[in-house]
Amino acid sequence: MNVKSLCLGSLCLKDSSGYEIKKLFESAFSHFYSASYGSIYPALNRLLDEELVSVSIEPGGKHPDKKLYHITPAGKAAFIEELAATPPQEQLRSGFLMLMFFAHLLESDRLTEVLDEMEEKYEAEIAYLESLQDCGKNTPGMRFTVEFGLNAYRHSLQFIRDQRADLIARHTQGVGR
Amino acid sequence: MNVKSLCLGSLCLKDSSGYEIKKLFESAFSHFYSASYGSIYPALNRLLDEELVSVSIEPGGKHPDKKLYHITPAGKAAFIEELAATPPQEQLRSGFLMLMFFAHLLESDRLTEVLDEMEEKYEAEIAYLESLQDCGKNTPGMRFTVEFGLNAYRHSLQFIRDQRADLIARHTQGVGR
DNA sequence: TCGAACATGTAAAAGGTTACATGATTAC
DNA sequence: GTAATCATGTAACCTTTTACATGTTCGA
Repeated sequence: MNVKSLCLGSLCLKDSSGYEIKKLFESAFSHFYSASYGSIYPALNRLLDEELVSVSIEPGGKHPDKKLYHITPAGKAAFIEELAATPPQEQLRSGFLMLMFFAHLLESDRLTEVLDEMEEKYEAEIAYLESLQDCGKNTPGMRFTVEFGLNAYRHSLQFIRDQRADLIARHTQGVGR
Repeated sequence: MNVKSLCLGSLCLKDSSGYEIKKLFESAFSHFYSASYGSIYPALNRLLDEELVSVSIEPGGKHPDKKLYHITPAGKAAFIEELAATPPQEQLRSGFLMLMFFAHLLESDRLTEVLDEMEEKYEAEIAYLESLQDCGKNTPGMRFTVEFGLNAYRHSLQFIRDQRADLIARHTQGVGR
């Protein structure tokens, strides 16, 4: 799983420009992958070289022209083959959990701030995923990913709310010791 | 947050060799970061250049000699400064959610297999984190990270178990349509 | 005897981010 | 008038992975 394969996947759903694919990474894909223009545009060019996608120029009228990418039969086959070979893994890189692991080296104010910020981030993610829920045109699988994310974020938020007072109390004791 | 800063963090806890730090990445850090020898050994050498750690050779007796790294006062200060500047973010890369998002392109057998594998992975993670819980010498922050992980994995596992029958039924309908 | 654990490292390649470069239009 | 949106791209850099290279000891 990488930017290239997710671009191919997005083109299995509909013809798009690089700019539109970026918006997909910021919306539907956002809770399980992220990517910048600096990786999306080169990925599309590599897909073009491999003839897994084709391209047409759409005159933009008042806006810049857009390059609309279309998946080829070979591209669709390649994506389906890749899905079959993709292991169901998850990789998490959490600055939040690193901060918590080394909380004994943090000042109490900073610990409180970190917990506040994390609660805010989860609240924002939840609000965002709730807004995605109502797009009726999704497949069952797409709805599953949104609800899976909502479930995880809600329970993590609840965990922080349940544990924070206790954690901060113990932290203060540890610092004073 | 990167391998270098987590190596520095691990040396704030105790003097260790690169080999021992790798084991920490496979245990206490495993649910929020991963790293290979190919990134740990070069990271330790960079830390040595910057004089954030020092090193001594411990004769290994029957085993190879080990390089035992120690944090310097400058190293500890640098790590604390870095913690203060680390934003509480999380980055997830999920092959599982990608597979679910594109489940309509999967055969039913493969979908079932993916869900089975993911349940097994979560079960294994839960069993592993439960084994870490009983190490009594942890700080409150360290216990927090283990319990946070357990909470997340348990709720995600439960979500899959609750949703799988419905998802597979809808998937079969979609394929037959 | 065979694999796991102990122990350290390098080099090439892969994958991605960030900052830069450009420029019109639209909504507030 | 000013920020956001539309639109595409490159280049330098950073981080990490993978594969390779080497060799002993201990337990099953």
